Amino acid sequence: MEEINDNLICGEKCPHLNKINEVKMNEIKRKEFQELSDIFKLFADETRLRIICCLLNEELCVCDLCELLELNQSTVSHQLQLLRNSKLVKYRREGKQIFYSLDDEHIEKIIQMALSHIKEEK
Amino acid sequence: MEEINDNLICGEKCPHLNKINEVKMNEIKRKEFQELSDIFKLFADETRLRIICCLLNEELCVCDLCELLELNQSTVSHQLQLLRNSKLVKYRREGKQIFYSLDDEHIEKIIQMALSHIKEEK
DNA sequence: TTAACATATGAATAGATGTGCATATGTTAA
DNA sequence: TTAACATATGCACATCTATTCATATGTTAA
Repeated sequence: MEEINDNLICGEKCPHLNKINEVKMNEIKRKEFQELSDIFKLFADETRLRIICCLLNEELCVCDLCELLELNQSTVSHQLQLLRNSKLVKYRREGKQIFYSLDDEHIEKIIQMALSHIKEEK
Repeated sequence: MEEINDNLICGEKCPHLNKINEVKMNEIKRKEFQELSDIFKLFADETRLRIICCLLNEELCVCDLCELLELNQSTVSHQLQLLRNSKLVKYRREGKQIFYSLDDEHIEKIIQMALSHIKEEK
């Protein structure tokens, strides 16, 4: 649990403190931060990221993903459940199979941005 | 540990399987996925995200961040360490204080994209 | 040099998360 | 209706992670 830090002394003396209120005003609200981090959590797992990237190109069924990524069916389904719950993917049934596809246009851009970060570092 | 799934039967029958090789070709390499998810991990924590967003506007010292975000000094320092290690922030000492600022131009865009996602959902 | 301050860091702990097993659900073909 | 198949899901477990406490490091002023 987070607790308010009460052994701060720098406050009065810090030359930047007058700017702080500004920042505070512009600060994104607490709840929004939680939602934001929740989205990033979805991208923060290698398996989910690989699934998402496969779906960037085309609609795929669960067992395609299993084969393509050499993953256990249970693992894939569990991860797809998370992506479904947060509306990042949609699905449709076709007989016994269920086809998944991305349900958000921002996904690709978010990943592109992060990739730019990686590539620039080197 | 991941294991190769050997009880897949759908393979031959799946009408989409001919497309899979294409996807496989375009697939980002395994190591890149790990790096990518590592970056997203940094954004996937509410505390770190709040710190990052404070730094979007200006350079701040550790105790500014503590006060602004009502966080324990140790917590802030630990998180800054992670951000430092992955070159997301840089720092400079000024007397007893250490000022942190962002060290990557992509950060803001990544967050903007994710925010667009949130806002569109509603 | 010493005290006060600002920040960093190691260790311990609690909570979150990914995976696999076993099994349930739902669909199709016989 | 039943068997085979495709996918979903509850549970258990191992791993990872964020936070806090206690303390170390480094800086400045006296």
